[in-house]
Amino acid sequence: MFEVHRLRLLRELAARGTIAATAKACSLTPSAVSQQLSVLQREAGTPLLVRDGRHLILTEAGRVLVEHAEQVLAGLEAAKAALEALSDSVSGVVRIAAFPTAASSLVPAAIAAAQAAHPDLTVSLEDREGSAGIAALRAGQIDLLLVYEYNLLPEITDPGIELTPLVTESLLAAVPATLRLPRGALRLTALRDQPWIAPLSDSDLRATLERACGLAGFSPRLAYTSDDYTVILALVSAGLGVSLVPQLATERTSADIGLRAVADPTLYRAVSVAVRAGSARTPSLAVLIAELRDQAGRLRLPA
Amino acid sequence: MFEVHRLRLLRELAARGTIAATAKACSLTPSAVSQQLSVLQREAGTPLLVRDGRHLILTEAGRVLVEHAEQVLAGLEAAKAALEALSDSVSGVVRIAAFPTAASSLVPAAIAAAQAAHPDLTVSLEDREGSAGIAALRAGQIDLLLVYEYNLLPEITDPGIELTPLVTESLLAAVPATLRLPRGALRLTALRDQPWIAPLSDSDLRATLERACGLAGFSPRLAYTSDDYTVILALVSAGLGVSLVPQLATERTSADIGLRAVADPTLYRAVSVAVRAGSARTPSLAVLIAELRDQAGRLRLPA
DNA sequence: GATCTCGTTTAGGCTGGCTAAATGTTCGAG
DNA sequence: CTCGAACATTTAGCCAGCCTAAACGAGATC
Repeated sequence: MFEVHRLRLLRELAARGTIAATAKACSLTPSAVSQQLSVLQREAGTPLLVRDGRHLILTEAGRVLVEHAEQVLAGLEAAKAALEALSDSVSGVVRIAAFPTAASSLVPAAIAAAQAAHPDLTVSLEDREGSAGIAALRAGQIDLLLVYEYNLLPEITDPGIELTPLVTESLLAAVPATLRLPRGALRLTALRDQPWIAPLSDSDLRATLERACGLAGFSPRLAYTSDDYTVILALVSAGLGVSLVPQLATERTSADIGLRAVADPTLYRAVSVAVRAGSARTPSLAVLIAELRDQAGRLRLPA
Repeated sequence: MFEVHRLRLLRELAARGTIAATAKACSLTPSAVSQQLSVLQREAGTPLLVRDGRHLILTEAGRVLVEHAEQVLAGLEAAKAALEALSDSVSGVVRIAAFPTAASSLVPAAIAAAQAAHPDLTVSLEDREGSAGIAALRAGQIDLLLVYEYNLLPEITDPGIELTPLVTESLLAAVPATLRLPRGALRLTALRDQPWIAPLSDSDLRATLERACGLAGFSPRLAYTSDDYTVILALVSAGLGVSLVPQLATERTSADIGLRAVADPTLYRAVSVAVRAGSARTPSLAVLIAELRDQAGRLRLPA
């Protein structure tokens, strides 16, 4: 019968594509991973991996086994959750990671409320964004992760991860208050000749901005880049350009910035909470998820 | 995360009740089982077992974990089955066990048909009956088991086992042809004053006989006992008493035996094929199950 | 073609799981 | 009531399996 730690390695390999990355994620040497996967293939009686240049790709059998491995691993998570649910005490340590905007808005209030209701609960929080967060979640370095998905980008579909939607927020065009804009629904083309202030090149928001401008039929002229919304908004406020920012980042903006929802193309991002598949019923996680939903419901997002 | 071999030990313990029996079933020493279960409890963070005299019983947490363990182990079986289904070759060894009546009627024809269609398939067959068969199936000593369930007795409900019904056969009253019986539906009370020929005391059929007579309001006068239907029917044929036998055992009976279905109480047994949960889709098992269903359908059971 | 980055192989050390034997309890039989 | 059988547990010690490290081979990149 398959050993669960070997199945885990196979799953990580499927997600990461190289043995080196898998080894790092699991705190092992590539050698150990390679050996364990060899054993797994011998047990399976079929090759699960084939070399493709210096990478490995899964065979059909490998993909089938990964699929079942997800199931089995989720079952083990669920077992753990069920045991903790029995003892019914919300306690222990929950390690949360979130993207900065959430970490400074939703999350602190939720943690505070959860700890007030359950004094034995300990929570840690760190910044993590995008796929690095997903990887850390699956590797067990964190237990709960706040993620966003932009509507123009591919969604997260990882069978080892369960997503619970929290809130959907529009992306707002941030423009200097002095800038005259047409009334009514704002089309992105109205900003085509403005200088743009953009996030750094590898961020999802940057990709969304470029896709959106592409859909609107122009290529934005980039004047400044920063990943810090405070900086971006300060640049807008100084009249140096326009930008696109999520609603959550605009809670306190000065009066010399105009914020307008973009109607064409439709731009929004969905904020969700992610946990390992099967672990959502762990009492401490369930409490935190409920508090996050509660906080998200309280948000008054000015549309 | 829980190790699968520990979960397997817990499940076996849940089914068997003692560490000694679990150890024997898994070819280990009691010491090894005890140690592994200690580790499992430490990992679970909760006691899973409590001593009850010289036995162990599961706590609530233990039962919950066993339930999830069944799920996980079935998932692993399913993974194996899916991989074998991919290679699509019906081959390898399938170890079958059956109760004697099935082993001499249904099973040989099914094995012959399966091997004719799939020359690489090897099948072994042995006699096993009742709970010993279930235990052997779960322990992996056999892969497929034919079982019967009498309608008056508790059913088999083992979450680690999947049952596929094959056929339902009536229990027939076997009486000397010289015995005059009322026409129409036969009520068991019509036989209350006859001497009875019964199976041995620990068999399911014996228990069914006694429950049925109890429902009919009398206690059977036992004249002879045997577990071999040939012997039982010879005794009936000699006019020494009456008995209750399943239809499958009556395929060739001499003319001096009268066979009548019992209408009150209704008596029948269901014959099913049992495999480990998750393994039913293994190609070789799937073929054999299909052949068994086919053979069962061919049976002309004279009612 | 030099070099960097993979994956694999081999050798060797260490942890974890096993057996064996001793210990402590409980239950039943004489 | 005592003795013995059946059970679980503990301890000590052995061995296999898994890991690391180092050397090697094969692609990709400049």
